[in-house]
Amino acid sequence: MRYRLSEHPDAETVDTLFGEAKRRSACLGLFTECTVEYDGRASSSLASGDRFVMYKPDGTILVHTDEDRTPQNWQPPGATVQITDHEPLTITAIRMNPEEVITIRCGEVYFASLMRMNDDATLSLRGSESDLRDLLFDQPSLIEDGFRPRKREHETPAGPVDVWGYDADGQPVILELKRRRSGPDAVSQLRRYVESVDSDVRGILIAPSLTDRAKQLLNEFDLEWRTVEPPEADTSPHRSLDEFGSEQ
Amino acid sequence: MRYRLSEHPDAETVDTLFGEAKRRSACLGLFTECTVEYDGRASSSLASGDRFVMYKPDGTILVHTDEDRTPQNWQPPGATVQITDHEPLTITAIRMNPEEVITIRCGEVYFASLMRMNDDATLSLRGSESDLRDLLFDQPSLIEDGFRPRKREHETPAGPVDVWGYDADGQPVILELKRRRSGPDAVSQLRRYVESVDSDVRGILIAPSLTDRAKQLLNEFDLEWRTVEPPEADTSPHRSLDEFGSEQ
DNA sequence: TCTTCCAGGTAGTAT
DNA sequence: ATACTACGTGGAAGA
Repeated sequence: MRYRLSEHPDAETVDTLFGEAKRRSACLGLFTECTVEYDGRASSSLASGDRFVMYKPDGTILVHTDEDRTPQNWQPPGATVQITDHEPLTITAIRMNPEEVITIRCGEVYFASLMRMNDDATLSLRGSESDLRDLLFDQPSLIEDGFRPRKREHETPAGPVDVWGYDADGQPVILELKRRRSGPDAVSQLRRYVESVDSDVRGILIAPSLTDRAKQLLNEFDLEWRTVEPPEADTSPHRSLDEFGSEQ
Repeated sequence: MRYRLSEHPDAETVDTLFGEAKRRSACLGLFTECTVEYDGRASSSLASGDRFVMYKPDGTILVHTDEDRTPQNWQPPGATVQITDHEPLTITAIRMNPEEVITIRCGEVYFASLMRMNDDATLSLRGSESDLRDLLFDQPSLIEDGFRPRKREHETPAGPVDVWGYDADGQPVILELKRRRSGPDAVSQLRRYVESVDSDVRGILIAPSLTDRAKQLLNEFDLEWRTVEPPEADTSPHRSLDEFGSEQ
Protein backbone atom coordinates (compact mmCIF):
# COMPACT_ATOMS: atom_id res chain seq x y z
CA MET A 1 0.00 0.00 0.00
CA ARG A 2 1.45 3.30 -1.09
CA TYR A 3 -0.60 5.53 1.20
CA ARG A 4 -3.24 5.49 3.87
CA LEU A 5 -5.70 8.18 4.87
CA SER A 6 -7.47 8.56 8.16
CA GLU A 7 -10.09 11.22 8.77
CA HIS A 8 -10.55 12.67 12.23
CA PRO A 9 -8.18 10.14 13.74
CA ASP A 10 -7.91 9.95 17.52
CA ALA A 11 -4.55 10.08 19.24
CA GLU A 12 -4.17 6.30 19.28
CA THR A 13 -4.74 6.11 15.55
CA VAL A 14 -2.20 8.83 14.85
CA ASP A 15 0.25 7.04 17.10
CA THR A 16 -0.26 3.82 15.16
CA LEU A 17 0.19 5.56 11.83
CA PHE A 18 3.30 7.28 13.12
CA GLY A 19 4.75 3.97 14.26
CA GLU A 20 4.05 2.54 10.86
CA ALA A 21 5.64 5.55 9.17
CA LYS A 22 8.81 4.95 11.16
CA ARG A 23 8.91 1.20 10.49
CA ARG A 24 8.21 1.50 6.80
CA SER A 25 10.22 4.68 6.16
CA ALA A 26 7.15 6.60 5.13
CA CYS A 27 6.13 10.21 5.57
CA LEU A 28 3.26 11.17 7.83
CA GLY A 29 1.20 14.26 7.05
CA LEU A 30 -1.20 15.78 9.55
CA PHE A 31 -3.70 18.50 8.86
CA THR A 32 -4.35 19.61 12.37
CA GLU A 33 -5.03 22.39 14.79
CA CYS A 34 -1.92 22.74 16.92
CA THR A 35 0.39 24.87 19.01
CA VAL A 36 4.16 24.76 18.60
CA GLU A 37 6.91 25.46 21.07
CA TYR A 38 10.53 25.59 20.04
CA ASP A 39 13.62 25.89 22.18
CA GLY A 40 17.23 25.74 21.10
CA ARG A 41 19.41 28.20 19.20
CA ALA A 42 16.53 30.60 19.80
CA SER A 43 13.06 29.91 21.15
CA SER A 44 9.59 30.53 19.86
CA SER A 45 5.92 30.08 20.56
CA LEU A 46 3.15 29.65 18.07
CA ALA A 47 -0.42 29.94 19.32
CA SER A 48 -3.16 27.62 18.19
CA GLY A 49 -4.11 27.48 14.53
CA ASP A 50 -4.58 25.09 11.61
CA ARG A 51 -1.37 23.81 10.03
CA PHE A 52 0.01 21.04 7.93
CA VAL A 53 2.57 19.02 9.85
CA MET A 54 4.87 16.67 7.98
CA TYR A 55 7.12 14.01 9.42
CA LYS A 56 9.82 12.50 7.22
CA PRO A 57 11.54 9.21 8.01
CA ASP A 58 14.94 10.98 8.11
CA GLY A 59 13.76 12.84 11.21
CA THR A 60 12.67 16.02 9.49
CA ILE A 61 9.63 17.82 10.89
CA LEU A 62 7.87 20.64 9.05
CA VAL A 63 5.05 22.82 10.31
CA HIS A 64 3.56 24.71 7.39
CA THR A 65 0.94 27.44 7.49
CA ASP A 66 -0.85 28.59 4.34
CA GLU A 67 1.86 31.18 3.64
CA ASP A 68 5.54 31.28 2.72
CA ARG A 69 8.03 28.80 1.41
CA THR A 70 9.66 28.54 4.82
CA PRO A 71 7.90 26.47 7.49
CA GLN A 72 6.86 28.36 10.60
CA ASN A 73 8.63 25.77 12.71
CA TRP A 74 10.70 22.74 11.84
CA GLN A 75 13.34 20.28 12.82
CA PRO A 76 16.09 19.43 10.32
CA PRO A 77 16.98 15.83 9.38
CA GLY A 78 18.44 13.73 12.16
CA ALA A 79 16.01 14.63 14.87
CA THR A 80 14.47 12.00 17.12
CA VAL A 81 10.73 12.26 16.76
CA GLN A 82 8.31 10.75 19.25
CA ILE A 83 4.71 10.95 20.24
CA THR A 84 5.08 11.68 23.94
CA ASP A 85 1.48 12.15 24.97
CA HIS A 86 -2.05 11.43 23.81
CA GLU A 87 -3.92 14.01 25.85
CA PRO A 88 -3.33 16.24 24.09
CA LEU A 89 -1.62 14.51 21.20
CA THR A 90 1.97 15.70 21.53
CA ILE A 91 4.78 15.28 19.05
CA THR A 92 8.27 15.98 20.31
CA ALA A 93 11.29 16.22 18.05
CA ILE A 94 14.67 16.57 19.68
CA ARG A 95 18.17 16.79 18.34
CA MET A 96 21.63 17.29 19.77
CA ASN A 97 24.27 19.61 18.32
CA PRO A 98 22.74 21.98 18.64
CA GLU A 99 20.38 20.93 21.40
CA GLU A 100 16.96 21.75 20.14
CA VAL A 101 13.44 20.67 20.93
CA ILE A 102 10.23 21.29 19.13
CA THR A 103 6.94 20.34 20.71
CA ILE A 104 3.74 20.16 18.71
CA ARG A 105 0.52 19.89 20.68
CA CYS A 106 -2.44 18.96 18.55
CA GLY A 107 -6.06 19.86 19.09
CA GLU A 108 -8.42 18.43 16.52
CA VAL A 109 -6.65 16.39 13.87
CA TYR A 110 -8.64 16.82 10.66
CA PHE A 111 -6.91 14.07 8.77
CA ALA A 112 -3.70 12.06 8.71
CA SER A 113 -1.94 10.73 5.65
CA LEU A 114 0.73 8.07 5.48
CA MET A 115 2.84 8.37 2.34
CA ARG A 116 5.39 5.79 1.19
CA MET A 117 7.45 7.42 -1.48
CA ASN A 118 9.24 5.54 -4.20
CA ASP A 119 11.86 7.94 -5.44
CA ASP A 120 15.22 7.00 -6.94
CA ALA A 121 15.74 10.23 -8.82
CA THR A 122 18.47 12.70 -7.95
CA LEU A 123 18.05 16.31 -8.90
CA SER A 124 20.26 17.47 -11.74
CA LEU A 125 21.01 21.18 -11.46
CA ARG A 126 22.75 23.41 -13.99
CA GLY A 127 23.93 26.97 -13.54
CA SER A 128 25.61 26.71 -10.16
CA GLU A 129 28.86 28.41 -9.27
CA SER A 130 30.85 25.24 -9.86
CA ASP A 131 29.47 25.10 -13.40
CA LEU A 132 30.74 28.64 -13.95
CA ARG A 133 34.10 27.62 -12.56
CA ASP A 134 34.32 24.70 -14.96
CA LEU A 135 33.37 26.99 -17.82
CA LEU A 136 36.21 29.37 -16.99
CA PHE A 137 38.70 26.52 -16.94
CA ASP A 138 37.42 25.48 -20.35
CA GLN A 139 37.43 28.97 -21.82
CA PRO A 140 39.91 31.10 -19.87
CA SER A 141 39.75 33.84 -22.49
CA LEU A 142 36.31 34.72 -21.12
CA ILE A 143 38.31 36.41 -18.37
CA GLU A 144 40.98 37.93 -20.60
CA ASP A 145 43.46 36.90 -23.25
CA GLY A 146 46.32 34.92 -21.84
CA PHE A 147 44.65 34.00 -18.58
CA ARG A 148 45.80 30.64 -17.30
CA PRO A 149 43.65 29.12 -14.57
CA ARG A 150 45.62 26.71 -12.40
CA LYS A 151 43.76 25.64 -9.27
CA ARG A 152 40.18 25.48 -7.95
CA GLU A 153 39.49 26.03 -4.26
CA HIS A 154 43.09 27.12 -3.72
CA GLU A 155 43.80 27.45 0.00
CA THR A 156 45.02 30.73 1.48
CA PRO A 157 45.42 31.80 5.12
CA ALA A 158 42.13 33.65 4.74
CA GLY A 159 40.19 30.76 3.22
CA PRO A 160 39.75 28.91 -0.06
CA VAL A 161 39.93 30.92 -3.28
CA ASP A 162 37.54 29.97 -6.08
CA VAL A 163 40.11 30.12 -8.88
CA TRP A 164 43.84 30.70 -8.72
CA GLY A 165 45.71 31.43 -11.95
CA TYR A 166 48.10 33.68 -13.83
CA ASP A 167 47.65 36.44 -16.36
CA ALA A 168 49.53 36.97 -19.62
CA ASP A 169 52.36 38.70 -17.74
CA GLY A 170 52.72 35.84 -15.31
CA GLN A 171 51.19 37.77 -12.43
CA PRO A 172 49.05 35.71 -10.02
CA VAL A 173 45.30 36.24 -10.25
CA ILE A 174 42.55 35.38 -7.79
CA LEU A 175 39.01 35.00 -9.06
CA GLU A 176 36.00 35.18 -6.79
CA LEU A 177 32.95 33.84 -8.60
CA LYS A 178 29.40 34.95 -7.90
CA ARG A 179 26.43 33.63 -9.81
CA ARG A 180 24.33 36.70 -9.17
CA ARG A 181 24.42 40.43 -8.64
CA SER A 182 26.82 41.09 -5.79
CA GLY A 183 27.20 43.58 -2.99
CA PRO A 184 29.77 44.73 -0.45
CA ASP A 185 30.13 41.29 1.10
CA ALA A 186 31.46 39.78 -2.10
CA VAL A 187 34.04 42.56 -2.45
CA SER A 188 35.10 42.08 1.16
CA GLN A 189 35.53 38.40 0.57
CA LEU A 190 37.77 38.90 -2.47
CA ARG A 191 39.76 41.56 -0.65
CA ARG A 192 40.36 39.22 2.25
CA TYR A 193 41.83 36.58 -0.04
CA VAL A 194 44.00 39.04 -1.96
CA GLU A 195 45.44 40.58 1.18
CA SER A 196 46.21 37.22 2.73
CA VAL A 197 48.62 36.42 -0.08
CA ASP A 198 52.17 37.72 0.27
CA SER A 199 52.93 38.20 -3.39
CA ASP A 200 51.39 40.90 -5.56
CA VAL A 201 48.11 39.46 -6.73
CA ARG A 202 45.31 40.74 -8.90
CA GLY A 203 41.84 40.15 -7.55
CA ILE A 204 38.98 39.87 -9.99
CA LEU A 205 35.35 39.58 -8.99
CA ILE A 206 33.31 37.63 -11.52
CA ALA A 207 29.65 38.56 -11.26
CA PRO A 208 26.79 39.44 -13.61
CA SER A 209 26.49 42.87 -11.97
CA LEU A 210 27.45 44.88 -8.90
CA THR A 211 25.67 47.32 -6.63
CA ASP A 212 26.96 50.89 -6.59
CA ARG A 213 28.46 50.44 -3.17
CA ALA A 214 30.22 47.29 -4.26
CA LYS A 215 31.74 49.17 -7.19
CA GLN A 216 32.99 51.92 -4.91
CA LEU A 217 34.60 49.44 -2.54
CA LEU A 218 36.10 47.58 -5.49
CA ASN A 219 37.78 50.77 -6.74
CA GLU A 220 38.92 51.66 -3.27
CA PHE A 221 40.78 48.37 -2.92
CA ASP A 222 42.16 48.23 -6.49
CA LEU A 223 40.18 45.16 -7.36
CA GLU A 224 38.71 44.35 -10.74
CA TRP A 225 35.39 43.14 -12.03
CA ARG A 226 34.39 41.07 -15.03
CA THR A 227 30.99 39.94 -16.12
CA VAL A 228 30.85 36.51 -17.67
CA GLU A 229 27.54 35.33 -19.01
CA PRO A 230 26.87 31.74 -18.05
CA PRO A 231 26.14 29.71 -21.21
CA GLU A 232 22.49 28.99 -20.40
CA ALA A 233 21.63 32.51 -19.32
CA ASP A 234 20.05 33.92 -22.51
CA THR A 235 18.51 30.75 -23.88
CA SER A 236 16.05 28.50 -22.17
CA PRO A 237 14.41 30.67 -19.48
CA HIS A 238 12.95 33.25 -21.83
CA ARG A 239 11.93 30.69 -24.35
CA SER A 240 10.09 28.80 -21.65
CA LEU A 241 8.38 31.98 -20.57
CA ASP A 242 7.28 32.72 -24.09
CA GLU A 243 5.90 29.25 -24.45
CA PHE A 244 4.00 29.71 -21.24
CA GLY A 245 2.51 32.96 -22.44
CA SER A 246 1.42 31.55 -25.79
CA GLU A 247 -0.34 28.68 -24.12
CA GLN A 248 -2.90 30.96 -22.54
CA MET B 1 -15.86 22.31 5.18
CA ARG B 2 -12.33 22.57 6.44
CA TYR B 3 -10.82 19.96 4.13
CA ARG B 4 -11.60 17.59 1.33
CA LEU B 5 -9.87 14.38 0.30
CA SER B 6 -9.95 12.73 -3.07
CA GLU B 7 -8.32 9.37 -3.71
CA HIS B 8 -6.91 8.57 -7.14
CA PRO B 9 -8.42 11.72 -8.62
CA ASP B 10 -8.30 12.17 -12.37
CA ALA B 11 -6.94 15.35 -13.92
CA GLU B 12 -10.35 17.01 -14.07
CA THR B 13 -10.93 16.39 -10.38
CA VAL B 14 -7.54 17.83 -9.46
CA ASP B 15 -8.28 20.83 -11.65
CA THR B 16 -11.58 21.37 -9.85
CA LEU B 17 -9.95 21.07 -6.45
CA PHE B 18 -7.21 23.46 -7.51
CA GLY B 19 -9.77 26.00 -8.68
CA GLU B 20 -11.53 25.70 -5.37
CA ALA B 21 -8.26 26.10 -3.50
CA LYS B 22 -7.62 29.36 -5.35
CA ARG B 23 -11.14 30.69 -4.82
CA ARG B 24 -11.30 29.81 -1.16
CA SER B 25 -7.66 30.58 -0.29
CA ALA B 26 -6.96 27.02 0.64
CA CYS B 27 -3.91 24.84 0.28
CA LEU B 28 -3.86 21.89 -2.06
CA GLY B 29 -1.70 18.89 -1.30
CA LEU B 30 -0.97 16.20 -3.85
CA PHE B 31 0.70 12.88 -3.19
CA THR B 32 1.71 12.04 -6.70
CA GLU B 33 4.19 10.53 -9.05
CA CYS B 34 5.72 13.40 -11.00
CA THR B 35 8.61 14.92 -12.87
CA VAL B 36 9.77 18.49 -12.27
CA GLU B 37 11.50 20.93 -14.56
CA TYR B 38 12.80 24.26 -13.34
CA ASP B 39 14.26 27.13 -15.28
CA GLY B 40 15.28 30.54 -14.03
CA ARG B 41 18.22 31.66 -11.91
CA ALA B 42 19.50 28.15 -12.55
CA SER B 43 17.76 25.19 -14.12
CA SER B 44 17.10 21.66 -12.99
CA SER B 45 15.47 18.41 -13.93
CA LEU B 46 14.00 15.84 -11.61
CA ALA B 47 13.10 12.44 -13.04
CA SER B 48 9.94 10.62 -12.15
CA GLY B 49 9.29 9.66 -8.54
CA ASP B 50 6.74 9.91 -5.74
CA ARG B 51 6.55 13.30 -4.05
CA PHE B 52 4.30 15.47 -1.98
CA VAL B 53 3.39 18.64 -3.85
CA MET B 54 1.87 21.54 -1.94
CA TYR B 55 0.20 24.62 -3.36
CA LYS B 56 -0.40 27.57 -1.07
CA PRO B 57 -2.86 30.36 -1.88
CA ASP B 58 -0.05 32.95 -1.74
CA GLY B 59 1.45 31.32 -4.83
CA THR B 60 3.99 29.14 -3.07
CA ILE B 61 4.72 25.72 -4.55
CA LEU B 62 6.66 23.04 -2.70
CA VAL B 63 7.82 19.69 -4.03
CA HIS B 64 8.93 17.52 -1.13
CA THR B 65 10.59 14.14 -1.27
CA ASP B 66 10.90 11.94 1.82
CA GLU B 67 14.19 13.56 2.75
CA ASP B 68 15.52 16.93 3.86
CA ARG B 69 13.98 20.06 5.22
CA THR B 70 14.45 21.84 1.90
CA PRO B 71 12.05 21.02 -0.92
CA GLN B 72 13.64 19.49 -4.02
CA ASN B 73 11.92 22.12 -6.13
CA TRP B 74 9.74 25.06 -5.29
CA GLN B 75 8.38 28.43 -6.22
CA PRO B 76 8.39 31.22 -3.62
CA PRO B 77 5.26 33.25 -2.73
CA GLY B 78 3.93 35.45 -5.51
CA ALA B 79 4.09 32.94 -8.31
CA THR B 80 1.21 32.49 -10.72
CA VAL B 81 0.16 28.88 -10.55
CA GLN B 82 -1.94 27.22 -13.22
CA ILE B 83 -2.93 23.79 -14.41
CA THR B 84 -1.91 24.04 -18.04
CA ASP B 85 -2.64 20.52 -19.24
CA HIS B 86 -4.57 17.42 -18.31
CA GLU B 87 -2.68 14.85 -20.34
CA PRO B 88 -0.49 14.57 -18.48
CA LEU B 89 -1.68 16.66 -15.56
CA THR B 90 0.68 19.63 -15.65
CA ILE B 91 1.10 22.33 -13.03
CA THR B 92 3.02 25.42 -14.09
CA ALA B 93 4.15 28.09 -11.66
CA ILE B 94 5.70 31.20 -13.11
CA ARG B 95 7.02 34.40 -11.58
CA MET B 96 8.75 37.51 -12.82
CA ASN B 97 11.75 39.18 -11.18
CA PRO B 98 13.47 36.92 -11.46
CA GLU B 99 11.84 35.16 -14.36
CA GLU B 100 11.38 31.61 -13.26
CA VAL B 101 9.21 28.70 -14.28
CA ILE B 102 8.61 25.40 -12.61
CA THR B 103 6.68 22.69 -14.40
CA ILE B 104 5.32 19.66 -12.58
CA ARG B 105 4.06 16.81 -14.73
CA CYS B 106 2.08 14.27 -12.79
CA GLY B 107 1.71 10.59 -13.47
CA GLU B 108 -0.55 8.76 -11.09
CA VAL B 109 -2.01 11.03 -8.43
CA TYR B 110 -2.45 8.89 -5.32
CA PHE B 111 -4.56 11.39 -3.44
CA ALA B 112 -5.34 15.09 -3.30
CA SER B 113 -6.15 17.09 -0.18
CA LEU B 114 -7.76 20.49 0.03
CA MET B 115 -6.92 22.26 3.27
CA ARG B 116 -8.52 25.48 4.46
CA MET B 117 -6.44 26.79 7.29
CA ASN B 118 -7.74 28.99 10.03
CA ASP B 119 -4.66 30.60 11.50
CA ASP B 120 -4.49 34.03 13.16
CA ALA B 121 -1.36 33.31 15.17
CA THR B 122 1.93 35.06 14.55
CA LEU B 123 5.14 33.40 15.62
CA SER B 124 6.81 34.96 18.63
CA LEU B 125 10.56 34.43 18.52
CA ARG B 126 13.08 35.19 21.24
CA GLY B 127 16.85 35.16 21.00
CA SER B 128 17.33 36.95 17.71
CA GLU B 129 20.05 39.48 17.03
CA SER B 130 17.68 42.38 17.59
CA ASP B 131 16.93 41.01 21.06
CA LEU B 132 20.64 41.01 21.78
CA ARG B 133 20.85 44.57 20.52
CA ASP B 134 18.05 45.66 22.82
CA LEU B 135 19.74 43.91 25.71
CA LEU B 136 22.97 45.81 25.10
CA PHE B 137 21.13 49.12 25.06
CA ASP B 138 19.55 48.17 28.38
CA GLN B 139 22.76 46.95 29.96
CA PRO B 140 25.69 48.65 28.19
CA SER B 141 28.09 47.49 30.90
CA LEU B 142 27.85 44.00 29.42
CA ILE B 143 30.25 45.40 26.83
CA GLU B 144 32.45 47.33 29.22
CA ASP B 145 32.19 49.94 31.95
CA GLY B 146 31.35 53.34 30.61
CA PHE B 147 30.09 52.16 27.23
CA ARG B 148 27.36 54.44 25.89
CA PRO B 149 25.32 52.99 23.01
CA ARG B 150 23.82 55.72 20.86
CA LYS B 151 22.38 54.42 17.61
CA ARG B 152 21.09 51.19 16.12
CA GLU B 153 21.58 50.44 12.43
CA HIS B 154 23.81 53.48 12.07
CA GLU B 155 24.55 54.14 8.40
CA THR B 156 28.10 54.23 7.09
CA PRO B 157 29.43 54.33 3.51
CA ALA B 158 30.05 50.60 3.80
CA GLY B 159 26.63 49.71 5.17
CA PRO B 160 24.57 49.84 8.35
CA VAL B 161 26.36 49.26 11.66
CA ASP B 162 24.54 47.23 14.30
CA VAL B 163 25.40 49.52 17.22
CA TRP B 164 27.21 52.84 17.26
CA GLY B 165 28.35 54.26 20.58
CA TYR B 166 31.18 55.70 22.66
CA ASP B 167 33.50 54.24 25.25
CA ALA B 168 34.47 55.74 28.60
CA ASP B 169 37.14 57.87 26.91
CA GLY B 170 34.69 59.25 24.41
CA GLN B 171 36.11 57.26 21.52
CA PRO B 172 33.59 56.01 18.95
CA VAL B 173 32.82 52.30 19.03
CA ILE B 174 31.21 50.08 16.43
CA LEU B 175 29.61 46.83 17.53
CA GLU B 176 28.87 44.01 15.14
CA LEU B 177 26.52 41.53 16.77
CA LYS B 178 26.40 37.84 15.98
CA ARG B 179 24.05 35.45 17.71
CA ARG B 180 26.25 32.45 17.05
CA ARG B 181 29.83 31.30 16.63
CA SER B 182 31.36 33.42 13.93
CA GLY B 183 33.92 33.02 11.21
CA PRO B 184 35.98 35.13 8.81
CA ASP B 185 32.95 36.73 7.16
CA ALA B 186 31.84 38.35 10.40
CA VAL B 187 35.31 39.80 10.95
CA SER B 188 35.41 41.11 7.38
CA GLN B 189 32.05 42.74 7.89
CA LEU B 190 33.16 44.57 11.04
CA ARG B 191 36.43 45.58 9.41
CA ARG B 192 34.58 47.03 6.45
CA TYR B 193 32.47 49.24 8.70
CA VAL B 194 35.39 50.38 10.81
CA GLU B 195 37.50 51.35 7.78
CA SER B 196 34.68 53.24 6.15
CA VAL B 197 34.56 55.70 9.02
CA ASP B 198 36.98 58.61 8.89
CA SER B 199 37.52 59.06 12.59
CA ASP B 200 39.46 56.63 14.78
CA VAL B 201 36.95 53.98 15.76
CA ARG B 202 37.12 50.84 17.85
CA GLY B 203 35.47 47.81 16.32
CA ILE B 204 34.14 45.12 18.62
CA LEU B 205 32.69 41.84 17.45
CA ILE B 206 30.07 40.50 19.83
CA ALA B 207 29.70 36.75 19.43
CA PRO B 208 29.47 33.70 21.66
CA SER B 209 32.65 32.31 20.12
CA LEU B 210 34.99 32.62 17.14
CA THR B 211 36.77 30.19 14.87
CA ASP B 212 40.57 30.18 14.96
CA ARG B 213 40.81 31.89 11.62
CA ALA B 214 38.37 34.55 12.71
CA LYS B 215 40.55 35.23 15.76
CA GLN B 216 43.64 35.57 13.59
CA LEU B 217 41.96 38.00 11.25
CA LEU B 218 40.61 39.94 14.21
CA ASN B 219 44.12 40.39 15.63
CA GLU B 220 45.49 41.29 12.24
CA PHE B 221 43.04 44.14 11.88
CA ASP B 222 43.23 45.38 15.49
CA LEU B 223 39.63 44.55 16.19
CA GLU B 224 38.22 43.36 19.48
CA TRP B 225 35.92 40.59 20.58
CA ARG B 226 33.51 40.25 23.49
CA THR B 227 31.25 37.39 24.37
CA VAL B 228 27.88 38.37 25.78
CA GLU B 229 25.59 35.59 26.88
CA PRO B 230 22.03 36.18 25.74
CA PRO B 231 19.68 36.09 28.72
CA GLU B 232 17.84 32.90 27.72
CA ALA B 233 20.93 30.94 26.78
CA ASP B 234 21.53 28.88 29.93
CA THR B 235 17.97 28.41 31.06
CA SER B 236 15.11 26.87 29.15
CA PRO B 237 16.77 24.69 26.48
CA HIS B 238 18.53 22.34 28.84
CA ARG B 239 15.63 22.15 31.21
CA SER B 240 13.40 21.16 28.32
CA LEU B 241 15.89 18.53 27.25
CA ASP B 242 16.02 17.11 30.74
CA GLU B 243 12.28 16.94 30.87
CA PHE B 244 12.27 15.13 27.58
CA GLY B 245 14.79 12.62 28.83
CA SER B 246 12.92 11.89 32.03
CA GLU B 247 9.73 11.25 30.12
CA GLN B 248 11.15 8.14 28.48
C1' DT C 1 32.97 16.46 14.26
C1' DC C 2 34.31 21.52 12.88
C1' DT C 3 35.25 24.99 9.30
C1' DT C 4 34.07 27.27 5.40
C1' DC C 5 31.17 28.75 1.74
C1' DC C 6 27.29 28.27 -1.65
C1' DA C 7 22.22 28.54 -2.27
C1' DG C 8 17.34 28.73 -7.69
C1' DG C 9 18.82 30.47 -0.69
C1' DT C 10 14.25 33.04 1.88
C1' DA C 11 12.59 36.79 4.65
C1' DG C 12 12.48 41.42 6.57
C1' DT C 13 13.32 46.28 6.57
C1' DA C 14 14.56 50.68 4.93
C1' DT C 15 15.22 53.58 1.01
C1' DA D 1 11.36 48.08 -7.05
C1' DT D 2 16.63 47.73 -5.14
C1' DA D 3 20.04 47.36 -1.31
C1' DC D 4 21.60 45.33 2.56
C1' DT D 5 21.64 41.91 6.22
C1' DA D 6 19.90 38.29 9.35
C1' DC D 7 18.33 33.51 9.51
C1' DG D 8 16.59 28.53 14.81
C1' DT D 9 19.28 29.73 7.88
C1' DG D 10 20.08 24.52 5.34
C1' DG D 11 23.26 21.78 2.82
C1' DA D 12 27.77 20.20 0.85
C1' DA D 13 32.59 19.31 0.73
C1' DG D 14 36.91 19.01 2.79
C1' DA D 15 40.04 18.54 6.91
